[in-house]
Amino acid sequence: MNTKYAEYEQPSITVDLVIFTVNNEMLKVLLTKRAEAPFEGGWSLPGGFLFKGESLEAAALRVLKEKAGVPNVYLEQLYTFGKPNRDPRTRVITVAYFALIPWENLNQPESTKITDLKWPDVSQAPRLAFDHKEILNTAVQRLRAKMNYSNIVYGLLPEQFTLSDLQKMYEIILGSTFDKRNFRKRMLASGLLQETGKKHALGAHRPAMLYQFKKMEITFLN
Amino acid sequence: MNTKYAEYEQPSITVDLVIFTVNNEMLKVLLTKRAEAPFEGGWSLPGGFLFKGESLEAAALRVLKEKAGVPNVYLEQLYTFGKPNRDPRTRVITVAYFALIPWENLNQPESTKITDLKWPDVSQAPRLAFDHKEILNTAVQRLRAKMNYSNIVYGLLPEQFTLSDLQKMYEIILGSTFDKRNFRKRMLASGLLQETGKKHALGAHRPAMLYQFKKMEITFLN
DNA sequence: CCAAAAGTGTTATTGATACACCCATGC
DNA sequence: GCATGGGTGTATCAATAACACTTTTGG
Repeated sequence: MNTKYAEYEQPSITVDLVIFTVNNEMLKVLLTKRAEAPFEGGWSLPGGFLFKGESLEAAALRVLKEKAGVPNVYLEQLYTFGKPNRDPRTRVITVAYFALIPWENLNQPESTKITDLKWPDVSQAPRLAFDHKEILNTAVQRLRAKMNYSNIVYGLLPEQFTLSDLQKMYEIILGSTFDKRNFRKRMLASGLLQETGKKHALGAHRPAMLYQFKKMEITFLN
Repeated sequence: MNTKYAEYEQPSITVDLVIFTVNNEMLKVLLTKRAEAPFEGGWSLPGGFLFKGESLEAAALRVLKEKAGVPNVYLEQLYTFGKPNRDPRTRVITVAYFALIPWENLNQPESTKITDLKWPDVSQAPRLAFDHKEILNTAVQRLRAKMNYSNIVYGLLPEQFTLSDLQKMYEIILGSTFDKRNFRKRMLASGLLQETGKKHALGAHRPAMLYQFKKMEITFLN
């Protein structure tokens, strides 16, 4: 078995990123306006072709830096999409990743040619090029699932946050509300949080205790 | 952005399959002996190059039929492995799938050139070619995780089975034992099983009721 | 009657849910 | 002093875990 036969596919490979953030009480996803055909002028997930000798993860981090200006984020391989005609030009297989970035950490992207970026609410994303809507849906599903059995929310919060911030994240992403007392009990019982001793005062009300996640990898709860 | 630049990778694509079955109280995985370089004579996961115009899933099903002689099984995309030097010949990206087959359903593979197949216990698999050990480990992890929150065990059992068969599957795969009464209570309470009314008599003991899964997709419990 | 696997209920513990008021601060 | 969000406890219910004996069959 080798590649000398013409019958074997040698497709181009892209990585496409579903980059989430939360701002203004909504889950947002980064989209780029396409400068070239196909789907010129349409919106798509940020992505790029895999370079020679580049690992998939390195390509994902490269795109992340180009488009979101952030190298250090939660990044996870999502799924590989490879239907033969998903790109009208030629065979292109894409390895999709999803990333989480706290809104506060977003920077201007370094790339100059990408001027058209936007962060729509996930629920109001426009039509997307290729099969990117399917990729987006897959990512949203995965994010929601992981909220329930991991501390992945870590990737969306700043270093320090209040329990109200944390609860709001869950409510925004899962689209449901929680009882404040039960929520706090559960979070504190998980053992993943630690008090910082600092208090956060903003606005005309009682200042809230700031917490941070203990330094550890993503953990699966239950 | 297109493929006219030499800097973009156009790798060969393979699909590799982690095909599990349970027999003789052990979780087994299908391996093939490599007939060609690299790693000639060594063991690897069954796999094959992606054909022109073929979808990834179609390629996975093709390999499944060639190597395990079975087209109808539980099949799920696992992960895509693409480190630049994972294949010593050239850049090869592999999309790994994992499959579950009830031991009873296994047939002789159609392929004639593949004479060297074996089904070692997962815990006693030999050294594997490429990064296949990593792929295998990833698959085992995923299988174990899914046992806990889905009815994926469906893929390893024959149409009809006893509650003891079911419990044994869980115990073999998860490597732990369960209390019989609690296990049966949980399974029956899940609502996914139905009695067939038939009884299974084999050996000198009381015959057991046969159950089957209700016709439905893979379901996530809890 | 013996060996082997099937089948069955109750209690204790743990985790999840429902629910309402006082506190600290800025203006 | 009032508006705003922060912070707290208890009672009920549901799910899980621990635990041992009787039943049916073949030989």
